[in-house]
Amino acid sequence: MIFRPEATVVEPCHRGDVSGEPTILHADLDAFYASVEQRDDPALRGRPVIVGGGVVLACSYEAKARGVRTAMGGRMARALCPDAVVVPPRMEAYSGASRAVFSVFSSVTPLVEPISIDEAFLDVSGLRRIAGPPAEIAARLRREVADDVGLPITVGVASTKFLAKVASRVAKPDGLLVVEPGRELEFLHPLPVEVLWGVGEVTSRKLRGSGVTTVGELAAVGGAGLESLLGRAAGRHLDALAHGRDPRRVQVGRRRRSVGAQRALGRGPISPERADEVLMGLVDRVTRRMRRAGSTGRTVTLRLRFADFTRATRSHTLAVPTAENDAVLAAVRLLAEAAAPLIAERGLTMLGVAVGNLDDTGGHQLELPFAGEAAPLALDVAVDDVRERYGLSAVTRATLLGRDQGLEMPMLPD
DNA sequence: TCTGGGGTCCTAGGACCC
DNA sequence: TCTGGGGTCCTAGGACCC
Repeated sequence: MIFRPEATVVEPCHRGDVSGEPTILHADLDAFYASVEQRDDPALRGRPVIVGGGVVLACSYEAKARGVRTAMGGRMARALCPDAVVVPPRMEAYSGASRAVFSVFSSVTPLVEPISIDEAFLDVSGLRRIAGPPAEIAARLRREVADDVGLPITVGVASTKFLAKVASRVAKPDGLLVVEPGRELEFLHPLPVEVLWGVGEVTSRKLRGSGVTTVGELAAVGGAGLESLLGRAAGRHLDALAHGRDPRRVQVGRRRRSVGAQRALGRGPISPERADEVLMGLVDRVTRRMRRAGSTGRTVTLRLRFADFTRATRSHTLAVPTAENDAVLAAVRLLAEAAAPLIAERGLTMLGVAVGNLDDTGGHQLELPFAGEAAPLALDVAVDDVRERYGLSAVTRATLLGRDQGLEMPMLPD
């Protein structure tokens, strides 16, 4: 008999549906970095503000009105908006503001799912009796963020995550929008396909090439047609979203799956010594963060970007999870060596290092000399043993495999 | 107008095992 | 003895998101 622990969380099933009550909030800070700058320096209020130099990391709504966009080159941004105030990013200030906002979220409900530094889902179902209807909770949340942290935030409220997210996008900036139950499709279908989660540049081009420009038109295509156009997963995913189907619940405590760092190198040739220096710095940054977070990883990935903006990755999976600088660096150096011909051919413009397969035990297996009725008990003992041996804080699921049949045993987290 | 830094998820082929 | 089906893991690439 074979026992195999996995660090996997089994999610109970919750059906999100267009017929349900709108109890999911999507809260999204407006022009986050730029708003923090305007909050901290009154002279910037009402003026176009651009955060970041070479590339626009964020811009205020005054700058957006002039056509400036996130990730735009700095030169173009200044051409569009010569009177913009360009400020360097202050990451510590943004982290601090983010923490303050998330503490307001947590005071509303414990069911908070962070999406990024400036965005989260909140599940307020079950709060009606003590905190009022979702629309009131959302309005209060906006007021508290404004009063306590001094930042504008937009909230979308709907019966599913996706609709709540679209609602906040439509309501921006500094707005609140509730998608009334029963009117979800009426709200969704006139919108352009690009509002769908998963429609970026490539998919948008494919869809528009097929004459599909709105969500309603996409819904009319049907699952089979979308699958043949976009592949199975993407087709099903978009078909479901376009019909308002989105069963994902708000998840608390999602675990990060990889940690990485990267560095643009600018143009021009890079000597091997210089490349190695950059790699040492990146590995140090990544492993330091992993150790601070108390996590280890197994898959080391080297990311490369070339002068023609093509990309490549090379990865290696270690037998033993680690957060040690030397182990990761050794793997990265081997990968870089293997990629040397590619680098020589295309010219390097970016280096990145990532460690994935975080907190994976590597699928260790134990032979249990038990069978039949004794097996579940033996499994309990083995779970403790494995947890201790690999330093896991919890074993949340285990699969028990017989010689010829597999049977799954859900284990409770400790 | 050339393009930063941090991530997630999906696909597909090959190796390997039972 | 030969063949095949089913499954996992690893690697690489691509699309997408904030």
